[in-house]
Amino acid sequence: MAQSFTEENYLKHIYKLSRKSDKGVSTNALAERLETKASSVTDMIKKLAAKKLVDYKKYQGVTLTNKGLKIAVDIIRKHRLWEVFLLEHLGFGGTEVHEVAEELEHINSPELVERLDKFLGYPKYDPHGGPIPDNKGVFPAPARVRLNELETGKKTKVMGIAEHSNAFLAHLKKLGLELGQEFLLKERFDFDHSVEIELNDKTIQLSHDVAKNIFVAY
Amino acid sequence: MAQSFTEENYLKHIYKLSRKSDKGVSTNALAERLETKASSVTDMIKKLAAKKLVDYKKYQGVTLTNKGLKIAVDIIRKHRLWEVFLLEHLGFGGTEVHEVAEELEHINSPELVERLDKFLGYPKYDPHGGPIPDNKGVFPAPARVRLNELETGKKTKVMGIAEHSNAFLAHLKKLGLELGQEFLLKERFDFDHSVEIELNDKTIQLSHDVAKNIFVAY
DNA sequence: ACTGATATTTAGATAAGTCTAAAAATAGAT
DNA sequence: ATCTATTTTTAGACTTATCTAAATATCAGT
Ligand SMILES: [Mn+2]
Ligand SMILES: [Mn+2]
Ligand SMILES: [Mn+2]
Ligand SMILES: [Mn+2]
Repeated sequence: MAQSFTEENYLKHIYKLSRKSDKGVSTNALAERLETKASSVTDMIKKLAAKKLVDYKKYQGVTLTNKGLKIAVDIIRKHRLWEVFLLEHLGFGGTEVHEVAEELEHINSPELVERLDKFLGYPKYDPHGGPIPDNKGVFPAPARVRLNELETGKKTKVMGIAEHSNAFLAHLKKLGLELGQEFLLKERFDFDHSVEIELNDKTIQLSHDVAKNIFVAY
Repeated sequence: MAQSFTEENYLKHIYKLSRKSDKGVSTNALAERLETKASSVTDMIKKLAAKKLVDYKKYQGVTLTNKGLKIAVDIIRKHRLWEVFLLEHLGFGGTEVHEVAEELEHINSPELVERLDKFLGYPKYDPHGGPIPDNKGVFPAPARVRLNELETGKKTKVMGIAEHSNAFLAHLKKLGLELGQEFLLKERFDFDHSVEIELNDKTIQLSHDVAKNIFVAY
């Protein structure tokens, strides 16, 4: 039972939006992401729910079932593998790639994906650092990135630090930012590159100096 | 004004069928080729005619306009370039390739095609000998193939001979098969590999021995 | 708890592509 | 020239995906 391009794009974006919070993905958030209308989203969600690819209760947002998750992750795998090919083998520049990958990700041939993966040398990350799940849907150990480089809106986790002074360690401990601590990067302020994060229901600010010395999951 | 996958497939098959004879392509021939119904074909032809991609008069079959021809040839270009990639770089076997190329040929990105062509070293023929048109739609000088290897139903032309005895030359002359002579390969008989061809409104038989010594346009 | 704003769903319409069944045109044979 | 078989077109219906406008539910501030 193969999916249409449209269904696949919905599943992928439900997946991506669901990573930003624990609740179900809202109709409007999906509509904005997919550049379509909320009513169209409702229609499609119903269809996906009928196919058991998402769980859906009216007005309560939508979440992926295991079946839907598997498909979403596979689309991401294909998208990122194609981006590696386009950038590293065809010499594309950074920006043009995404749009083409957006089409190629829907080519339906498991054998093609396996052979492409092998041809590329089984890459674990795409050229932008995005992790590439393997053919069982398992993502590689998360890549590290400095907190000052992470996109806002991402839920992440402290993976390590770049500064090991006692003063810095004490500061982090006081903030509750110990190794493994999960938090949400809410905002970055342009004027001084400070960031606002949310952890354990508290919202706190971190200076650029602090943020750039914290490695977080990408 | 981009075409849908469906429209592109129609244009490609109109092109291929039109090579077999001079008349317009019949509705039934297209329906059979595209594994669809004649009524669906009529609907689509009307749509393509409205877009000026084909010329169409009721009951008179369909032919490509210059605009439609350009698109059809570009699809063939993409199909064959992808087949070169799949066979030579990803290590696909011979049969699985066509189906995947059938999807890839519709990926819409002129830059992708140019870069792929360069990556492949600007091949002139796909691994089955099919000529690959360049980015202006010009096919390379026709490849030669022995007549015993040509697909039936193809219109072709005598390009050369592999046997230069006086006896053979005289035989060909008597049959009317001189260099440059165009003809249609109508049928091949399995039991003795003899072939039936049509030239100048006459139908004649050629033995396997004769056929294998004639090079024809592929 | 009420009320206005916002988010979501429903109702009904449209366009693309397909199908079946019936009507119309063409081609072939007497 | 007429009849018949074949081809092609039309009419009407269905599915998928989309939209606008209207109805309904939820959320937030008082
Ligand atoms: Mn991308
Ligand atoms: Mn896509
Ligand atoms: Mn092919
Ligand atoms: Mn195709």
